[in-house]
Amino acid sequence: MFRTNTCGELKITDVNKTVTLAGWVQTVRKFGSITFVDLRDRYGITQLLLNETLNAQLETNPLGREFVLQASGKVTERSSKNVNIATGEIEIAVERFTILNKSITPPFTIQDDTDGGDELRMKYRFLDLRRNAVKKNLELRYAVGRSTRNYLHENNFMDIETPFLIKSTPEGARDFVVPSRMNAGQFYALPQSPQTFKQLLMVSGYDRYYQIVKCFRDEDLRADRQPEFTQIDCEMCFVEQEDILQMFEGLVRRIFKDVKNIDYTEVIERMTWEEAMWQYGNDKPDIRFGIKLNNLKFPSHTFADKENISSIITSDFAVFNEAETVLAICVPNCSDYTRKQTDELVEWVKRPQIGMKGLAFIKYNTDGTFKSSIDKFFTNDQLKNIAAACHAVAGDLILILAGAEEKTRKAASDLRMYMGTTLGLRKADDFKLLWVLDFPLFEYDEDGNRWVARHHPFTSPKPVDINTMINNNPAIENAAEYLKHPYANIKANAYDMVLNGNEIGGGSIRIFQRELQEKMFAALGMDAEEQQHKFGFLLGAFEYGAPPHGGIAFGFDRLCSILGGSESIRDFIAFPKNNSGRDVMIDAPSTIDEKQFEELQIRLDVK
RNA sequence: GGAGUGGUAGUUCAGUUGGUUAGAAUGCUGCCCUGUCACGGCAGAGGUCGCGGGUUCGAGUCCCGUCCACUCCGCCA
Repeated sequence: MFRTNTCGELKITDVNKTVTLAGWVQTVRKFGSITFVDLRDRYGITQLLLNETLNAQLETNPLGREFVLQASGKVTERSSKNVNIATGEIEIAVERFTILNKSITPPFTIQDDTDGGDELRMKYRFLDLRRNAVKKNLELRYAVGRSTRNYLHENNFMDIETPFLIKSTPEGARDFVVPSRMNAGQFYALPQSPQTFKQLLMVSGYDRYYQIVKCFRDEDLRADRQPEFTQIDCEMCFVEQEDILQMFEGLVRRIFKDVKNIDYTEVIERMTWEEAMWQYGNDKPDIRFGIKLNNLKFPSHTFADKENISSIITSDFAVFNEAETVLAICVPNCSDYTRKQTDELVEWVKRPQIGMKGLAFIKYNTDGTFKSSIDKFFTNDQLKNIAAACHAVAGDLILILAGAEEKTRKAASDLRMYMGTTLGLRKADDFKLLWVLDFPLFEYDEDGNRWVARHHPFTSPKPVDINTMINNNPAIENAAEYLKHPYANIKANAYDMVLNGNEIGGGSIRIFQRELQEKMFAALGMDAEEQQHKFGFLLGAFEYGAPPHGGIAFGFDRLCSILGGSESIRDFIAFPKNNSGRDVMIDAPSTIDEKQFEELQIRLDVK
């Protein structure tokens, strides 16, 4: 037996027990003839005391950081205690120890506040994983997984594995492809999600399916996007949208309780996509704070009060007059911003990532007066009316952006988020869930002058829109006026769950009739032959009694990182890839042997 | 595909207007130290300033190119 106890469990009540511990040397503190060693394992740190006799042994075999050590001795009460660690009241009076293995000096310190940079930590990830800071993220991930499995199991969901070597369908994200040796010239694709398989499982009658499963997308990466990532993938049959929303509100509440000990009992807010876009400029709004967008001009979409608001910004100010959209946000208690501060905001929106030409502001001073960067063009009464339209009160700072609709809306949303962060309104330990509903079924693809599925091609339209879809030609005659095409207004039975401004899950009620699915594929520009080639198996299955069904998938890594209070998902994945999709520890991807190419009958022609 | 920021000791960083021997902290090594727990004290070693080219009497510093990392836009049904 290597050890009788772990390094995290011995307490004052264990004094006088004879124990054996095994672990890694965290630090060595030498005081002449006695030496303290902090021994670390997964469970904690226990102090070892090496007396004069054993100290002599260290002369010939000195200990270094990260040596693997086995030590036996008696648990004793410390004469000076350390209240900062769980085992701080005791130490082990070591009687004998064995160096099980040596370590060369690690390239960075194995501490919570390590001196290692990201690149180095990733190269030596096996050392980085020894750090408490990363370990607790993986523990949180494990807890979220367990909570999920428990909840879904209790609700009759069945975990069924689906294949990783599947068929490439170049809709949506780019596929990772895998050559088939036994079928020369042919390729598998790694799944972007188990979408079609879980639908087939519904046809098979496994009415509640789930899987915590790896998915693969060959697209550019971000702090919160990895080429391989994990989803909580779920599907149910004989359900309507409301059933799914209820079931998975339950899941998220359970996770909050199990993992964070938070009773999320409040009603989970819901808003339509349309509302989200016009109130927050974004389909995944952070509703922990207000600062909603106010439309100061005729919006091109239907929206409340447009008649009343439109006259407010009438003046000689060409920027507003010529802009497609004018949006304002009202930032509370910031009317005292200095010239320097407002200038910084102007520069902020002019950055290439935002790309606005400028930013107008109105200070609604606490004494009720107005001071504005557009004083020249607007009377005091007009400023007052604009302020009223923005629901501003004295002390507020109104920020106004003008320009092309989509760009301005995105900029206003970014500015809102920036102000929210600046003002400390986005606290990591404050959680607010939201359902965004009624997404458009189609999105216009400018390059192809065609419709693409906003969610995916298996999403069903709202029942009231089915006839619109069936009875209209999907062809877009006038590209400039695509918004007037009947398809532009078709809404989907699709829903996203949003947590603190992050999309954590999304799903839909699916199409389950062959005819409607064919119509959907046709709307996306697929002729009958192509449909058969790509999705013949699904269309065929729909003819054998496919039940109504729908589902949802949660981004597991992202959910864990948000619960852990981090922007990046990388430290919630044991072995993540870097920005370029490389694993710098094992150095992948890499070239392969000539023999492998021969077996695959593939010749390289790198451009 | 595009934009921004960065690359200097093992590590994290500083380095002024282009000017003598490129610094700090930490880590590492050695010596001292019986109650530390971020131990302390003394001494020491440690540098292809990412790489290539250019300007200059002289480049860590300026210019061009390139590679790498991070963040963002595009992309991510």
